[in-house]
Amino acid sequence: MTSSVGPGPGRRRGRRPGGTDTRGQLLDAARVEFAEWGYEKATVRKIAERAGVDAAMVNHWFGGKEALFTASLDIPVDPTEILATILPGDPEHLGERVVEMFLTVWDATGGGPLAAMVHSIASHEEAARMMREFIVNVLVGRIVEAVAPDQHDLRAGLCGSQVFGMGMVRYVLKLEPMASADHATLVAAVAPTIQRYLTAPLTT
Amino acid sequence: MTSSVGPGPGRRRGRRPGGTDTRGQLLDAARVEFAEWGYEKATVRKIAERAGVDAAMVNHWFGGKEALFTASLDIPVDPTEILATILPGDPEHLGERVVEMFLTVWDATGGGPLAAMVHSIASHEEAARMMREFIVNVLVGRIVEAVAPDQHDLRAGLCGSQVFGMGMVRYVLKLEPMASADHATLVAAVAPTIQRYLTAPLTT
DNA sequence: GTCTATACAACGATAGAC
DNA sequence: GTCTATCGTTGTATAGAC
Repeated sequence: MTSSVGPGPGRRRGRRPGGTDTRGQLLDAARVEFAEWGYEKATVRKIAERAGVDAAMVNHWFGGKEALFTASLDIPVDPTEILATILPGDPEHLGERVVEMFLTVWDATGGGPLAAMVHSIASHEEAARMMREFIVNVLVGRIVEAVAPDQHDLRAGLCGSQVFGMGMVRYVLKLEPMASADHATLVAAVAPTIQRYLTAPLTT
Repeated sequence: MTSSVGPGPGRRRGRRPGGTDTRGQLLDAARVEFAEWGYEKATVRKIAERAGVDAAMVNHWFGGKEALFTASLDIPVDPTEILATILPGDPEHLGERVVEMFLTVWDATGGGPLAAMVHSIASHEEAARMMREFIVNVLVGRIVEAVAPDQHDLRAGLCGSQVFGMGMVRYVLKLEPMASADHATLVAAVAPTIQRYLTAPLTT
C-alpha cells in the first residue's frame, strides 16, 4: 500500500504519527484472530497485519504471543507471574502451592470473574475453545511439563477439572462448608488430589 | 377466577374434568416455589395450592417431594434409581461406581444438559441455590451418608467438585484427551480421588 | 538531546512437500 | 533426506514527542 506514495530512499521507518492506539488495535485484532483460528493456528504476523502494525509490536507491547493471548482474554492476573511464584520449590508439595494459589487469586476477586468465565464457556463454543487452549497452552500445561513424568495432557485435564470444580463449588455454587472453609482445610483436602494427578501413575 | 360460575352443592370431589395438565401445572408451581423458598422450606402443600390441585397429586404424579424437585430441575435421570444402582456393593470401590455412573449418564446426553445447567447456575443466583440443594439433599448427600465416617458435608462438596469438574472438562470444555477417553481411563484416574474424599481422613 | 514507539531485517525452529 | 515456506522472536535503525 506504499506504492504510489512511498519514496525512493528506503521504506518508511521509525515512529508513526501519534494518535494511533496500537496496543488497543492489536488487542482487537487478536480477539478476532484467536477466535477464528484458535491459539496455535493464529499467527502473530496475521494479527499485526489486521491491526495494521508491525509484528514486532506484539513483542513490544505484550512480550509475546502468549501474553497477547491472555491479555485478549481479559484475565485479570498474569499467568507468567503466577507460574514463577509456584513452580520453584519442592515438586512433592507443588499440589499444595497450586491449590493455595488459586484460592488466593479467586478469594481476591470473589468469584465474579469465574462465574462470568463459566457463563461464556457454557454459552459460546468459541469461548470454550479459547479457554481450553488457554488451559493447555498457558496455564496448567506449564505446571504439568515441569513435574509430570508422562501423559502431560491427561494430567493437565485432570488438574484442571479438580481446580475448576473446586472454584465452582466454592465461589459460584457457594456450597457449604467449602464456600467458607479456610485455605488450610481446602489445601489439605484437595492438594493431595492435584499432587497425584501431577506425579503419580495413572494407569490401572 | 371461578367465583361467579362456581356452584354451591358441597365441595367438588372425585376426578376433575379432563383436559387440565395437572402434572405440568405442578412442575411450573414447583419451580416457582423451590426457587423462592429453597428445597427444604418449600412445601408440597403450597406447591399444590399454587398449581390449583390437591397435594396428593404430587405423590400421584411424581412420587414425592424429592422426585418433584428433581423433575422441576429438568434433570433427565432418576436419582433414586441411580443411587439404588451404585450404593450396594463394596464400599471400597464405591468411587469407581460413582465415576462410572456419571460418565454413563452424561455420555448418553452428550453434555448438552450439563452445559445448560452450568449456564443457568452461573447466571442466576437462584439456580445456584437450587443446584446446591439438589446436591446436598438428593444426590451426593446420600452417597456420603452411606459410607463416610465424618464431615459429611465437606466430603459431599469435594466429591461434587471433582465430578462436576470432570463433566465440565469432558463435555463442555471438550478438553482432550479427557473428552475422548474411555471410561476405564477416567475411572482409573478419578475414582481414587472420589474414594479418598468419601472415606479417607481429610485433616492435615 | 533523550526517550519511546515504530518499521524492517534477520535468526533459529519447525512442519510439510517432494 | 533436502528444500521451502512460515512461524515466533530478537536486534537495530529511525522518526516523532518532549
